[in-house]
Amino acid sequence: MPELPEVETVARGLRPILQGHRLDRVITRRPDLRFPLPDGFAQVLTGATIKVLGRRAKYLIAETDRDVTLIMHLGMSGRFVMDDTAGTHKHDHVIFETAGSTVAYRDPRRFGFMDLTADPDHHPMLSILGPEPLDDAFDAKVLLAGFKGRRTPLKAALLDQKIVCGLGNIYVCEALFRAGLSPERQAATLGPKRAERLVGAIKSVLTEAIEKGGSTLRDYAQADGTLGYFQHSFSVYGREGEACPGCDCDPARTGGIRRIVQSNRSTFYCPRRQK
DNA sequence: AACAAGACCTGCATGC
DNA sequence: TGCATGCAGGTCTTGT
Repeated sequence: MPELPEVETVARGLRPILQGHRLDRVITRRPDLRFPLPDGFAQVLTGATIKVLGRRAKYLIAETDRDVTLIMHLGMSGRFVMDDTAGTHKHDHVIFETAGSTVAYRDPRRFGFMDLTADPDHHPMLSILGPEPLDDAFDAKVLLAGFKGRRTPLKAALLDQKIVCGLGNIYVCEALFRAGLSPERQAATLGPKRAERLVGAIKSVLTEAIEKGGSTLRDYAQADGTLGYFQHSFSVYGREGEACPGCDCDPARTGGIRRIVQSNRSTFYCPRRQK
């Protein structure tokens, strides 16, 4: 599902229609997504105005004018639709209506969830998150501190939202490729120079992806239905057997981009360029 | 504490 | 055509 660039794109798409607008009606079509919706979910939100629609890691955070903040996670297949199909689809589980718009949360796999909290800073799922990768505070020093004592592969360490948040399977593969680092290298073996390169790669790949409206794969699209374009810029993700864009070796001879499984998930990388 | 594997759920592409 | 298999952008939970 959506990783940081996609969630940021969704937040930007939803902001014009939700931020500053009152929720006239909130409809829940089932009592649970990944977790049960909190008690009184629709009643608490009905009539509330969304003051700020923000993002933290892969979470959308909607502060209201009441003593409650709505936290939303898109899981793997969650998206918001606001075209004229909103509310008609089998997997439209939650529907928000304002004076001007109908927005449906559509999520076939239901790995996403929503929660209400009076105190987002101490919400159990937000309080454990590591630094935002695009913040200036996230630098090589911070990354090295997170990697300290970790024998786990770089791939798994970067997926750990407590070390740095917002990265998922795609952007970890892409960042490691840009940094020229093997996904199998133990995290704690990184020195300052390589850490610096990795931080730069993470920031650049996320920034470029946001600029292109995120990546559109399978069922993800921006809130207004338009498509992201960053998937065309993938160097390694989903490109098993293709030529590595960073070296000019012949894929027929070298096998090209390799796919391996780490932490039960696919990793794509170039074994010649990433050490 | 750190780590790997399993769990959750649906839809789609592939191969027989 | 039907059926089985494997795969998918996440992350919490379990067990070592």
